[in-house]
Amino acid sequence: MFYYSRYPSSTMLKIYFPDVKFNRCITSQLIKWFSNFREFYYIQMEKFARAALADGVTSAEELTVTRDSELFRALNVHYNKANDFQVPGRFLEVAELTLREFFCAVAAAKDVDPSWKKAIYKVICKLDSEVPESFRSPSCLWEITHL
DNA sequence: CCCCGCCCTG
DNA sequence: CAGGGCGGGG
Repeated sequence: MFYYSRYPSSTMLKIYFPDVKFNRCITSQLIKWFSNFREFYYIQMEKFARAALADGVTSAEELTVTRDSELFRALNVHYNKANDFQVPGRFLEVAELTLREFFCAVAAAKDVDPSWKKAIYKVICKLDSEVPESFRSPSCLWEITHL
C-alpha cells in the first residue's frame, strides 16, 4: 500500500483493513508503521542523492529511478521482500522526484538548515495515488491468490 | 485534550 | 519496527 500512498489518513487505513477492529492503539500503530516506512524511504533518498553528488552528478535530470536501480532494489527488499506483486509505475516517478528533490536541496546546500527536509516532505505528501480496490482486506486478497 | 507526523533511540 | 517525547493543528 505504501507504493501507492505514503501518507494514508487514518480513515483510509480503516477502509483498507475492514477485517480489523480498530481502537486507539491499533490505529496509532498503523500510523506509526507508515511513519517508519517514510523514514526508511527518505533516508534512502538522501543517501543516494548524496552519493550521486559525490560521484560528480551535476544535474538532477541525470538521476532516474527504474526497476533496475539500486535505490529501487533497496526499497523493494524492505517493503516487498517476497517480490510478490508488481510495483506501480507511478511509484517510480514519485521516487525519482523525491531523489531529485533531495539532490537539488543538498546541491544548493539547503541542508545547513536543520529543518531543510520539511520543504521536501510538503512536496511528496501531495503525490499520493489512489490505492487499488483489490487491496481491501488482506485476508480476502490472500484467499484469492492462494485458492 | 486528541490526533498526527517527525525525531531519536534501541 | 516500537517507544517516548515534541511540536503543530483541530
